[in-house]
This record gives sequence, C-alpha cells and structure tokens, in this order.
Amino acid sequence: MDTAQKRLNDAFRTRTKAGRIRQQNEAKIIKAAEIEFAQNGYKGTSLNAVADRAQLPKSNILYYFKSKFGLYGAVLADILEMWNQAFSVASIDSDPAETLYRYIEAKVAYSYTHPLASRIFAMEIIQGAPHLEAFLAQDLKVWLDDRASVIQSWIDAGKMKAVNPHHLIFLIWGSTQHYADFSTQVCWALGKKEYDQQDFQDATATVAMIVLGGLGLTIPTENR
Amino acid sequence: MDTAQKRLNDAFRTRTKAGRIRQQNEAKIIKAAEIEFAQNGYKGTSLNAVADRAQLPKSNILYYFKSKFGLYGAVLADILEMWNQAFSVASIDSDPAETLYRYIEAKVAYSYTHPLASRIFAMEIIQGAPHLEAFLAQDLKVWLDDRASVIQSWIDAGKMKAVNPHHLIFLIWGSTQHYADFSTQVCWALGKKEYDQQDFQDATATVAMIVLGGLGLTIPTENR
DNA sequence: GTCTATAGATCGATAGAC
DNA sequence: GTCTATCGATCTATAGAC
Repeated sequence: MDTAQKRLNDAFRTRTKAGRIRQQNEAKIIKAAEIEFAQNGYKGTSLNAVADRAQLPKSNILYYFKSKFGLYGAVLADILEMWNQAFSVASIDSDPAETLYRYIEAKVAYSYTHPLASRIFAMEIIQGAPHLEAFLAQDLKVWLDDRASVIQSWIDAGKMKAVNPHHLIFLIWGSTQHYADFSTQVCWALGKKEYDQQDFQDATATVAMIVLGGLGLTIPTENR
Repeated sequence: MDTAQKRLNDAFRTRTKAGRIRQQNEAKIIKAAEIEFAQNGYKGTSLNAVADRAQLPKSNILYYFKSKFGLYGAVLADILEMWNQAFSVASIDSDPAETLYRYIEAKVAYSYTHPLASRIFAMEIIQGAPHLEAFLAQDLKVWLDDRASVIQSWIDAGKMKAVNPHHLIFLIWGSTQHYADFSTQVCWALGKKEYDQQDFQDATATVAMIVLGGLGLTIPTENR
C-alpha cells in the first residue's frame, strides 16, 4: 500500500544487498556506458549500443537502472566520486608553489587515468549541464569559492602576484583538462596514436613552469 | 547519361547561382543547426529539431544539404572558414611577446564572438573527430607544426624560456577555449547568467600575464 | 523549387514467459 | 531475477503531388 516506503526499501536493498551477478553486471554496464556517453553524448547514446558493448540484453539495463537517465546518473555519480577523492584535500596555510604544483600534477594525472570520466564531464558542461545542474551546481560553486579564497589570501599576504583567483583556476582547469578532452587533437599534433607517460610528464612540466613562473613562484625543488 | 558530370554541375550551380530564397533559408538552417549540434552533438541532433528551430519544413533541409551528414559538413565548413580568417596570420621574425599576446587576445575574442562554433569544434574533437578527421587532420597538423617551429626559433635565439612548443600551444588553446566551451561552469563560478566584456578582458589579462610571465616575456606596453 | 505523406529503421520503455 | 517479444514514438530519408 505504502508504495513510497516500498520504493525506498527497494532502493536501499538494491544499493546494499545486491547479488554477486547483479554487481558484476552493473559494473560491466557502467563501464560500457562510460565509453558510449563519452563518444556520443547523452542524447546520442542508445541503450542498444550500451547493451551490445556490455554483452548483456538491453532489458537488463532498464531493470537495473530504471531508465536511460538513471543509467546516466549512475555514471555521473561514479565520476564525481573519483573527482572528489582526487581533489578534496585543500590546505589553507600551505605554500602556494607546493600546493599549486601538486594540484596541477594531480589534475594531469587524473586526465591520464580517467580520460573517459573527464570527457563525459566536459561534454555535460559544454552542453550546458542540463542533467547535473540541480545536484552539482551548488557543490561545485562552494568548492570553487573556497579555493579562490585561499588563493586570494596568498595574494593578500604578498606570497604571489595578484590575479583574479577564479580565472587562475579556470586557466589551470582548461590547460590540464585539455589533455584528456582533446586527446585526439593533441595526438595528431604529436604524431602519436596514444599518449605515453613521457607526454604527461611534459604536460605537467610545461603547465607548472608557465603557471608558477607567471605567478612569480618557483617549482618545488624536488620536481625541478 | 554522365551522372558524375551532372552531379558536379549541380553542385557548382548550387554553390554559385543559388537563389535568394534558398540562400536565406540555408543561412537560417545553418544557424539553427549550429545551436542544435552544439547542444546535443552530431548523433544527438535530429533534423526535426533543426527544422523546428529554423521554422522550415524538414524536407527543405534534406533538399538543400542532401543528408544529415551534409548539413553537419556545411556547419563545420562555416566554422573552419571563420577559424582560418581569425588565426591565419603568422609572422616569422616578429616579437614573441607581441605575437603571443595578439594570439591570446584573438583566441579569447573568438570564444566571445563565436561560442557555438567553438563548442561544436570542441565536441567534435572530444568525440575523437569521427567526422572531420579526413578533411581537417592534415591542415591542422601543418598549421600547428608551422607555429611550433616559429616558437622553437624564438627559443633557439634566446628570446624566451625553453618549453615544448606544442605543449605551449595546447596550454594557450586549452585555457582560452575554456571560456567558450565551459561557459556554463565559468558563469556558475562567477555568479552570472552570461559573460560581459569585462569578464573577457579579465580572461585575456590573466592568461596573457601568466603565459607571458611564465615564458620570461613582458606584456606589450600599450596593453598593460 | 517546395512541401506533404510515408516508408523503413531504430529509439526508450513495458509486458509477460520462464 | 533474467530475457524475449513488442509497443508507440521518433528518427533519416525518399517518393511524389503541387
């Protein structure tokens, strides 16, 4: 009778007591969905294509995730979880050069280890964030403003040149994420089929040198 | 009988002697298609949506552009034409600071005046450039290598710090194009609905200061 | 040249057998 | 829980009236 309570119970059981087969299948589906969503966007992705790639019947997807939008939400949740794990640490009184270098390094590494996640996020934003607006806009803005205030405090303390903190963050985002989102373009230019570790070290070095240098900071000694 | 020749004639006549109404309609369709492609990608865009936005019957689109792919090609051609007009000038013996500043300025301005074009291009690349690969890969690589060799000559002449020229170009691309491609994100962060001119001046100033500063160059006096 | 009607394929989602 | 069959909507593209 109480269907709302029943649905909550179902959802909870689904999250916690999922069977072994179901968990394996869900993982296979999310992995396949990441590839398809990154390649074709939300509208451009068909459940048929995801099902084929996951080698599972299409109805299986809809049974697990209720709808196409539900599947997309699960993929985004996966991405945001990784995102938070990688960039949640933020020290207030730490050294600007050290902190910014670590951030650039982590950002480039993330582009290397999670190119699909990075690309899906990029496409979602380019399209105006029609799907994640409600549940991400606030978190993201809080995180950004927090970061910006730290940078501003460094500037006020005379530890680095004065720049618009938000624009500085965008510059770092743009130039690092570029390596994941525009890998096709970058690979053409470098005459390669795929990146290797050396390319990512070069990327980190170039971005760090220019950004830190431009701010009047020096790269931490152990990374020079 | 000679259908190949006939088709060539048709194509030529279409390009050159197009009627007034047809030209107007084609322009309306391309403008509508730009919005839809930027919002939903190639696969995610339907001719119905384009037709509705252009306020023209769907068959009209297929009559003018032969197919969905033909329409997309026309949109891309439009974008690349603007692109070339904006960035084709490249001087060999010019001043690095002056040249790089003008380039950053032009790139940010392009993001401001042609955000849709910039976004379509970005999505195409993110998706692996499945459509424009054949007819753009070569041109783009030639252009890039040419630019990189100029930067290398500046480095060899001791005019600026040594960096990987390709990565420097990517950094500029990434950080400037970011303002068009990720406008949603940037607007959230700045707490605005749309950019104004001041935001773009700030963007130009920040990117120029950091990039030129990081390379050991000074911003041209008239722009400080 | 322009537009309506519609074919043929594929979409997301559901019903029901097992 | 899993999978087949299928619905109704929507897609690209074409045929043919005007």
